[in-house]
Order: sequence, then C-alpha cells, then structure tokens
Amino acid sequence: MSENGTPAGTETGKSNFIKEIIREDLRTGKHDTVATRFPPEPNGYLHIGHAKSICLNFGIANEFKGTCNLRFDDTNPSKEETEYVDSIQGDVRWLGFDWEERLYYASDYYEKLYHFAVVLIKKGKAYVCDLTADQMREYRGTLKQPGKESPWRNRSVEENIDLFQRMRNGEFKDGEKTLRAKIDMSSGYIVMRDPVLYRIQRSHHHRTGDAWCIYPMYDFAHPLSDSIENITHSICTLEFENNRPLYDWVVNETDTPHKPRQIEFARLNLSYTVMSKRKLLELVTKNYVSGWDDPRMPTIAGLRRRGYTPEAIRDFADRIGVAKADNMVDIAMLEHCLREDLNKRAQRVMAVIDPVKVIIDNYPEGKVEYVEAVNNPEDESMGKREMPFTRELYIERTDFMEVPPKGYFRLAPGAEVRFKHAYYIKCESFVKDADGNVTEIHCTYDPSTHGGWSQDGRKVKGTIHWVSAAQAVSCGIRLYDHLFTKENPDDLAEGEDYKANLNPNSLKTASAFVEPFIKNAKPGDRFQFDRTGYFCMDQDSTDSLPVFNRTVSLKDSWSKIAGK
RNA sequence: UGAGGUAUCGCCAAGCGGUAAGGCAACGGACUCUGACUCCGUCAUCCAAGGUUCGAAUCCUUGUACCUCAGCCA
Repeated sequence: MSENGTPAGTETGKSNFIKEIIREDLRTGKHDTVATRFPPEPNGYLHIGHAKSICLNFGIANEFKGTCNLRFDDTNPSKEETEYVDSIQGDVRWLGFDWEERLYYASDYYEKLYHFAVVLIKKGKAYVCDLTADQMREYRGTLKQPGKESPWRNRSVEENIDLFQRMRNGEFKDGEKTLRAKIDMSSGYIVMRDPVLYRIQRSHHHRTGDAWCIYPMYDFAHPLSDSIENITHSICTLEFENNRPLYDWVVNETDTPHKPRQIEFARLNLSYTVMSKRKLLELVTKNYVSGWDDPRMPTIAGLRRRGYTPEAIRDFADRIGVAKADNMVDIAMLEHCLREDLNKRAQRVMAVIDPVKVIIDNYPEGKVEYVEAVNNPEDESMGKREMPFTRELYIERTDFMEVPPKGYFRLAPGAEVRFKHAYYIKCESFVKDADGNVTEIHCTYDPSTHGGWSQDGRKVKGTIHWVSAAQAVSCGIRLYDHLFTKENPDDLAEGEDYKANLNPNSLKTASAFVEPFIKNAKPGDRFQFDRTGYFCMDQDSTDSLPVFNRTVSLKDSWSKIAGK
C-alpha cells in the first residue's frame, strides 16, 4: 500500500499518453518493471506545478508496481542550498509520497560522470575548448544560421585527456576552458551544436564542498543519472523536448547499458498566480510576500500554511490530467477540490468576523445555557459540542438589513430567523449611531424553539450563525485573495513588469469573535467557520491571540443574486 | 523551406475510421438548521480549406495560429 491507501499495482485516476506508452512497453516486454524519478534542483521551494509532476511520477510508480526515486539535480552549486533540499523532502512527504531508501543526488555521481566524460574523449566525441563564453555564442550561430566549428575542436585525444584532468585539478581559471561534446555545429537543434558538458566553477557545493571545481551540465548529468539509476521512463516538461536528441546522444555515446526514454508533458499554469521559480524567488527576496510559505504563494509550503490538504492537491493533479498542449488551469478547479475535501472533514465552528451586537430583550440577564451544535453534518461520527447562549450575542453585520431587498431572508425589522442550533429570534428594533451605523439590534426569542426547532410547524427561511459575547474568543483573521489581479500575470502592457499585476488586496486582516470551542485548536488545525469559509490556524498564533488563515471561502450564491 | 512541438465547449480533457466521455465554470430548478453540501436539468460537431472513404475529430494534402530552442542555468 502507498501512503495514501491505494494498493500498489492498481491503476488509479485517469489515463494519459504517458501511461499508454508505459503499458505498451510492458506489453511488448521492452520493460518488465517501471522506474521513474522526481528530479528537483534544490534552488527553490516546490510549487503546485511540481506537485503535478510528483503525483505523476510517484503515481505511475505506484500504479505499475514500480519505483520512483527522489533525486536532487544538484549540478550548479552557485544556486543550490541545503535549506531547499530539506524543504523539498518535507513537501514531497507531506504530499503523501515515499521514496523509501531511494534518495539520490546527482552530486553522488560526480566521479562516475567524470569517467563517462573520459569515455567520450577517448572516443573522440568530446574536446576541451578554450573559447570564451562570448566567443562560443558567436560560434554557435543563430536559429536560422548554422554555427561554425571551434578552432579547438580537433585537439588530440591525449591532449584532451590531459587538459580535462588539469581542469579537474584546478589548473585553470573559472570559465577559461570547457569540455564540449563534438556533435554537429550545423544541427537545427541548437543544443546539438557542440554543447558544453563541463564548466569550471569554483563555488562551494552544499554536499561535495570544495572537492570539485568542475561541474557537469544538466544535459550531461541528467541522462546519465537516469541511466545509473536504471530509470525506464524519464518524465520531464515540454521545454526539454529540444534537448531529447542530446539526451539520447549522451546515453548512446557513453555506451551505458541502460537507455532510459525521455517523455515530455506540458507543465501546469494556474490562473491568477505565477509558477516560475525566478519570479517566486523574487517575490520572497523583495518581500512582496512574507516568505516561501506565505499563504498566498502557490508553493507547497504556502498552500499547506493556507490550509490546503494533500488529498485535495492530489485530487487536483488527477483531475487536470496530463497532456502536451499548453494550458492555463482555472484556479477555481483547485479551490473546488479543496472545498470538496474539507466539506467532508472540517470541524464546524461559529465565528463572527464583522460583528454587530444583538440583545435578546426577553432573555434573562446573567443566564448562560448551553445548546448542542453538530460538529459536521457530513460526518455524524464527529459528534456534537456545546455552545453558550446568553442575552448578548454577536452576529455578522451582513446578516441584518434595515431595509431588506426582495429575496433577503436574514434578520430585518420584524423578521424572524433561526439562530443556528439555538432559537428562533425575531428582530424588534435597532439602534444606530450618529453616522447611521447599526450598533445594536434588539430581539426577542421564542423559548419554545430551543435547539432551533418549532413545534408548531412554523418555518423560518433564514438560519444565521452567532456567538455569545461574554464567552467569545477574540481571534486574528487573515483573508486571502488571489496574488495577482490578472488571470495571466504575464499579460503585460508596454514596459510593464509582472509585478504590476500584483493584487494590492491579496491580504486583508480582521478580527473575529469565535465560539469558545476554538480554544482547543492547534496551529495547522482546519475548520469551517459556519457560512463563511474554511480556516486554518496559523503558526503565528499565541495563547492570547489565535490567528486563522482563510483557506477558501464557501460558495456564496446570495452575493451573486444581491449583486444583480 | 532553421529545428522541435501543439491545436476538441469559457477552462482542463477523453476520443486511436463507425457517427463528440467526464470534470471545473456558468445558467435554470429541487432540497436545506450553513443562500454551503447534495440532487436534477441546460451547455461543442472537433483551427481552416480541400481530398480518401458507405462513414473522418480520427487517414492524406495544403494552409493558419500558438509554444519551445541561440546560459559555461535546469
């Protein structure tokens, strides 16, 4: 069984073209086991787009009784950090996947990769080149014009072996020489125009320290790492499609016995957010958000803090499917998956975010009685709790209107509504301040409707939430909205930067009165605040001030009607 | 006439020559101690034009649009 309770070997979810390829490979006997890998570079935090890839790779391994490795593609020490490798492991685990003992690093293979490079040199398929970066760019040609061969292209094998060894020994300056594959400077695939295999770069590596001053490039390290790990299907995103001929070249020319197949799929784009690591890093470093785990971020850490569940994210990954067409998935799809999951599981609690006081004039002063409230109507096993009911309560300001429009069935002068789980309450009068704001609503209750039922068959159209003023717990509330105002933040006017589309109202803070039950909450706990939305207790909470992040609001069809 | 990809409902996405699944959104309606949930119903002829075929989203031809590639990043 996998972590999420799916028996291994059962195909789950939708099919897609990658699974079809795998089924075919299994059927024809090309492979009898499936081995995939999730290969992040530890240069940032994982985001929802990575989650799609993780679910795909680990999902396939699970369904086909294969394995999925976690491998850090750490070949560029100048950008990589231990903080990222730690967060990535935590995020993959949180999503519910397990790489067991198969945790690998490309940097573990440096020695092997070096020897593969020597094999290429000996075959006359790689050479040490003295061109500078600028020169190399010139020699590369353009999209439409072929490049020209480097003057260093025909050095002898002996000289190349010697030079490459001396590169490793640190005898040259950074950037002074490179090791290049000798392929075809006129190829339509630019990546085949004698790509760099190794560069000299004296930066401290998070794992190998200063043991190396030459580092392999992605196009060299990746296919060979796949091969070393006996990966059968190397799944990556579309932008690597152009690199596939080089992937195959490396695997073939190094004579490695295992030749994995690279398959590309379209990466996820989500409306109202950005997915590029560069942009996410900028939002963090320039403090547009509070950190990688800011609840507005599409990072796994951000979604987790926001209150998302791994189940919802996995369900989302399954529903959006896997294909090769560029896409922009509506964030409403993600929110739908979340609501569906939370609806079944979240503890209900009453919280009033924009309060107005209600006084039950015919209720005894000083009396406190407890009414029984259902914890989750979707799950009877979650039981019931008790809520204090008293003479002075708070309700939501939007649940009262002095002059209600047609179709409004909440509280209004003369109107009777149900205070959920408590009593039928009728509005008798109200008080306004000098500015015209309602400050108090005076009501009467019907003692015969205890629990919120009437024996006389009298029906009431509206049911609203409330909280007893004396026992209410004050909480901090964070209301989140989309990080960007545009569906596609990269849809820019002349000279604009994507940051021009940042939503200035993506975070609003408020305070709320919450029923005393909330005192039991711990950071990370998720609730549905009745009729309002799903909330998750934030790590910033203190004993004196619990703080809740709004994960997602409840659907609200009244606001649609009222808006018309 | 640089190369490699992709085009099916507003958004994802099935379909693999036999007469357009499903989900999200939207819009009607029912139900309701959350105007939530749930439930019912409505919502496409497949980028274009030719062709092959009894029959084409699926095959062929010619176009068109969009994406990716000129880091010693991944």
